[in-house]
Amino acid sequence: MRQAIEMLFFAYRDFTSGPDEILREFGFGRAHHRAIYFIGRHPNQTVSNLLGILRITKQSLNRVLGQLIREGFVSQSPGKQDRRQRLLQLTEKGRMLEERLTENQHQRIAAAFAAVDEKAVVGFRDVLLGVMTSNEDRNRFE
Amino acid sequence: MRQAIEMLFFAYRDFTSGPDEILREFGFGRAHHRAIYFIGRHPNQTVSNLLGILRITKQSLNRVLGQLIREGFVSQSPGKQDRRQRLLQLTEKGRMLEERLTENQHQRIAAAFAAVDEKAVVGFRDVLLGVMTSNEDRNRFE
DNA sequence: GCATATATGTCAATATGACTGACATAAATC
DNA sequence: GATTTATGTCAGTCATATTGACATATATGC
Repeated sequence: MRQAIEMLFFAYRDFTSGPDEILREFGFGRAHHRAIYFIGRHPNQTVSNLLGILRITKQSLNRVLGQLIREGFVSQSPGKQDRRQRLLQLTEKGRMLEERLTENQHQRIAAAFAAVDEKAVVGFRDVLLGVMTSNEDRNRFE
Repeated sequence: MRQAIEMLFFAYRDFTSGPDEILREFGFGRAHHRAIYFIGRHPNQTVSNLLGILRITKQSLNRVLGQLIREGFVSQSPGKQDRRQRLLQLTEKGRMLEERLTENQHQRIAAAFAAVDEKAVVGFRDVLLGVMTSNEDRNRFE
């Protein structure tokens, strides 16, 4: 059981190390990665929705999001039903960075999956689902 | 594949949230957890060895380690062959905190394992090993 | 139409965890 | 005796997060 605890620590550290290097080129950190990733994943979502996914405060997100917008990686557009909303999208520049970052993690996971059989991949997935606290998060994968 | 990337993010966040709450009682953070954990895991290891496991700088570790020593969670003793070394141990107080923290993560993993079959557990383990970058880290699990 | 609630943004202060670079001390090794 | 190694420390900086207070625009309920 202790092995599982340690494996999560080592694997997660390495899992984030590739993107961290790429982000440093732009003066960005892991928080920028998460914002870019989830804006790319759910285009035109609201700021509130993104806050709900990341579970950080508005103030924390805003520093990061402000930088991404000012530097042209993310754009905003007013909601059509509700014009208070500022829906978030990646710009072309943002999409390119998102692809580089995701590609890096994608390859790492793909290599790990390639070394094991189908059952192991399903097992990996099922255990991670069990580790999550909220059904809200688990339901993202159905 | 994107699902795997996101699952790691959500699962790791929840995996660390329990200990984070306990640590706040003591005014400690995640860095203290890691130090306590690995000192408990490998008692009487050197400072250099711990630095190698955590892959952080001496200065970063020292702030955390200094606090843990001053507040009586960790003790040091000179190495017997090499008296420059200051071997690290948990005190009784440190051991109690370590147990609380590990117990929390232990239960979370145990619950996740209980919900799946044996093959899934092995698959989880094998995929995480594949995600790690270095053989040095992988070899910790053999 | 006015009061209230909601979505978003902003200012300020603070904590934590990490970094680089420089320097200090004691003990081991050549 | 000179050099290397193990450890510790001082100083400055950066990124990420927090709490709390307040501002603005728009939507909604009566």
